[in-house]
Amino acid sequence: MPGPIHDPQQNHLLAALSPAERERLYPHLRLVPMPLGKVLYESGDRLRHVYFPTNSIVSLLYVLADGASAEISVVGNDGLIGIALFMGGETTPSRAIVQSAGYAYRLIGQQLKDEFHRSGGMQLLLLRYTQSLITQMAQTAVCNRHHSVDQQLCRWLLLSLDRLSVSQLTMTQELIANMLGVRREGVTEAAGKLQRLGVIEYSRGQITVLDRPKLEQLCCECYAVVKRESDRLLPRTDASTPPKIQSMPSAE
Amino acid sequence: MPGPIHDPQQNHLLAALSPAERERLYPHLRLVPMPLGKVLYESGDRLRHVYFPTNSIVSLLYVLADGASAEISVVGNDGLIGIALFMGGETTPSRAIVQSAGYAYRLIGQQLKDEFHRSGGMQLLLLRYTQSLITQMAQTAVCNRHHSVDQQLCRWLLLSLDRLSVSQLTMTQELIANMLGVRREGVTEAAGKLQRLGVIEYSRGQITVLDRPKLEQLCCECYAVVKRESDRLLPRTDASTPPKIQSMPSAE
DNA sequence: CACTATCTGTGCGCTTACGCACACTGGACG
DNA sequence: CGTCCAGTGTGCGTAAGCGCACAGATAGTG
Repeated sequence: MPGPIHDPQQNHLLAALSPAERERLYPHLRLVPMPLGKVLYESGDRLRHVYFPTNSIVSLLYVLADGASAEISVVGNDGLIGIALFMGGETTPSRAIVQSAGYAYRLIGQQLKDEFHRSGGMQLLLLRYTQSLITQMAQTAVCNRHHSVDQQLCRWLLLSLDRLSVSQLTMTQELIANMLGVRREGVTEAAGKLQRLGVIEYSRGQITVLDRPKLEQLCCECYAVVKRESDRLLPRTDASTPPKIQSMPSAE
Repeated sequence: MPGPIHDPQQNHLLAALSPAERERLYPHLRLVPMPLGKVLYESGDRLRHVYFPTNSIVSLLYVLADGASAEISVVGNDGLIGIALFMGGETTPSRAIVQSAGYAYRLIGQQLKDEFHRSGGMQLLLLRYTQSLITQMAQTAVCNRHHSVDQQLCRWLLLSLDRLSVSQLTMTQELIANMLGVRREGVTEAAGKLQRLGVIEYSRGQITVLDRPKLEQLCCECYAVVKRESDRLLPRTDASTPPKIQSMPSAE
């Protein structure tokens, strides 16, 4: 189901680059398919590429020695996979796995690093994106501590929905359980409740969200906190207006 | 109990600066006391300063609307408080609170930003530190999900111990419970077990670690993962050798 | 020395989630 | 058309943690 039209601008970070930055980077972008379940990198792998998803979604998971895991963040067309490259560590102890099939633009790691170290708009952009990722991770930690599986499922659905153009996602309860780090049966129960409430509908790996407002209402505050913070850090620009993120009107 | 001698070099980040960087920054550093419980900033506060702890420890907490909270990372002489300044967001949704009294060197935010944007060694250093902070947060999220209060208490003690020069810390069970986001009684039980095992000893807010190896053994893997990753990202330099962190021998 | 506030210990009922076992169902495939 | 199996539903018993209530214990204070 390759979407008919592909364009780097479908990724918000790529869309936010200045004309000069585009000119330098776009020629090196390569469109690659992102099949469901593909592992972009394992814990400790040296990263060779970074990926800018367009219509795909990637989960960053931490996996424990006993195989248990938990998702610490979700990346879609709002971000990129591979921040460890420009943060200087080159690797991270996490696994990146495709959670929703689609496409992404891929870039050789060194080229991203070069652009980053020009210290221009892209550096500011990537740092801000990293901060929003940090917020997502931290809020996930709190959510894991204090909220029920029901609430976390809502949060997870909303995060995924925001990164898709449709309200249907292909995802079995088993996989969701892996992401959330809970039992499959727990997801079955939570999803059952949502279905009975008419909020979602699903069968055999196809989940359709019917009533998003209700979903937000059932969700814990964690989703809203993360959303608000990313909107603040990475204001979406109208595709027609000139690119935008500059350093803030320096206070102090 | 002001320690007799104070020196910016007691903070590992400050110690790792090049001579030129030191010359620019050290004159602006101001030694400030960090009393127990002091709030350096609240969620959403605009940061005015950054703090480089020497012998104090600061916790970053996320606080929920209902008052529940969870610690997402710990900062001591290995780091600084206020990364949002150079990441571009200027604020974060977290609270920074002094967990162990002591001192820190304070710097006006703008001066840190200026040095950061010189794109020299300090930028690389701060980015690497940020990555290690990300690792700590992510591992905390997983730990919250999968490990028992007993294990988390061990992890927390070890993280604190690493940032102190002594093996005794001043901290009530009530406060530890706040940090971990669990009940006070849960901490009482866990601490009781550790005391019966002869691993720690405590009374009325004074905790002494007697058997650190045992503590590490009782702990979940999360502590080790974070430790290993920070050691990798921020190799400690012998204070006598010339400063050190440069960009990695660029691969690819 | 008595008083008081703080810190710690303990018990109990309740909820949530876990681990396991197994039954059902719908779609793919030979 | 029958078989098979991934995906889902359900029902246990068990364990961990919560909320609450209250009892003891220790240090400071007047």
